[in-house]
Amino acid sequence: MGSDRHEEVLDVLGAAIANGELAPGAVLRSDELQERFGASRTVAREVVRVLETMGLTTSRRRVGVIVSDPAGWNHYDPRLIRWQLDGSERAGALRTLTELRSGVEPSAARFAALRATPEERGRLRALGHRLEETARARDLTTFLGHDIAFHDLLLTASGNPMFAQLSTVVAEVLAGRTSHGLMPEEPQPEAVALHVEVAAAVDVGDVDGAECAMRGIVDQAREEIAAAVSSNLGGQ
Amino acid sequence: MGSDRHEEVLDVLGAAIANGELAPGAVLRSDELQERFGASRTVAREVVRVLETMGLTTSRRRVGVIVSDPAGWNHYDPRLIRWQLDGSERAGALRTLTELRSGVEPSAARFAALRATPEERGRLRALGHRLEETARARDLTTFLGHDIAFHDLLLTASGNPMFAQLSTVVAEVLAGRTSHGLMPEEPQPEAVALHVEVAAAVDVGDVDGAECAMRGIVDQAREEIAAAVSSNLGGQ
DNA sequence: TCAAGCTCAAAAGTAATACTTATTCAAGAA
DNA sequence: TTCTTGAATAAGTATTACTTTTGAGCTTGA
Repeated sequence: MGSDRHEEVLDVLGAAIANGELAPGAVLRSDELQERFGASRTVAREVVRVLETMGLTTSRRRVGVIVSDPAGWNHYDPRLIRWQLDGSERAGALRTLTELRSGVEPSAARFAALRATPEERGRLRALGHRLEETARARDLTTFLGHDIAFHDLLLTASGNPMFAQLSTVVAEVLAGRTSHGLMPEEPQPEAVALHVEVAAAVDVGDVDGAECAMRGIVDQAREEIAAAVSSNLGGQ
Repeated sequence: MGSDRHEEVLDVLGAAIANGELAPGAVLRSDELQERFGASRTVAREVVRVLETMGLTTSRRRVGVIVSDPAGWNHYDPRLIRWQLDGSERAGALRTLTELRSGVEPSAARFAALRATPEERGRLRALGHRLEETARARDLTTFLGHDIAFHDLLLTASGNPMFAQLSTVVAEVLAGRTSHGLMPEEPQPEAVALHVEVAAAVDVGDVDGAECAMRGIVDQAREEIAAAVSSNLGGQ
């Protein structure tokens, strides 16, 4: 996707909208954008087109490009997620994504238990073991890496592309959580045990067991975050 | 969004990709697209740009526009969902969406119980009553309407934009289910009772109750679909 | 023979310009 | 006051020209 100007302009404009610097209802004119970014009409138009397909704006003749209400945005677009995570909306986005995760991952575990390939089941168990080891060794960074790999693999193994697509999102949440001090100093033994339990349940095709164990994981994560948020109030 | 040519070309091309008529790896050249659709370079370029942001294609200089692997598609894009539901991928898409729904809606119910406005709680109870009435009267079409409204309201009331955005998806699934004979002739009494239970739990802020009752609903839906699918095998 | 590097051409990216269409706003007539 | 009409405006569409990247084939030298 080697285009330069396009990507550049899109990033700036999109981020501005995603973080509310351009409030809903604000009107832009395309020639004004050309001037502001020193880009050609072609580039300006295509950027607007893209924003439009993401639901961030609508274009009306004789009026201009209107910033849409957040309710109409495509909140699952990877770009929009990134803009929010990188901007002032970070805290809210992280909360939103965590909630989504808490709903999706138990289901994903269930379907993974139903449909994962033998190879995937094996790798999942292996990752479970690695998590135990690195947790014991208190190697937080590699623990995080394996944690992300574990959830990624599980979502992919669910055989549902909509679940699989959320793996990048989950990775962001997990990484953002540790980098924001919303995580205990060392991995909780129970959480690790639950990961191993999920892997084992998936391995033997125990759908209810996998779903239940995964629910334990996300519930715990939810509690941790709630606790962390209430202690350092509004931890932006 | 009054553009004509653009939308038209996008729809045809996007649908072709979404339904596998243009296999991953297939290469298009933009001047070839211009010719094929009788559109200008501008339109062709913008269409390609949009497809690119949806993850359906990537463009490489000196090569052309390459159809991407489905794994890279943005499966939450409303357009893509529509193309799949309207095309040969309908059955698979419906399954995928139903699974997503089964994960998300119980969580949404939980957060709705936590955060719904008084007005929303009231409307939810009202919709519950309506569902009972129309079920008793065996008025299937208005029952469907209220059912959709119920789930839509609940997802919106969850206060999570990513949940709220799925309301259109849920509506498609519910509508598609009835129009495809994947639904019993008349609403099941238990399902109706569960809807009422969800509304009541949300009303009094019973998070666990709301989540649990909603899980009952989606589990039942899952079983119905599984049964229907296994009876008329591969019901495309 | 083979690998490194060069040249060329193909196709996307960018720019500029002219023309078309729809829509708002306002002026003027009923 | 309200409806009609028309002009102004900004997006939509089309065309053309120029730039940049890059894959492929060719040349050259080890």
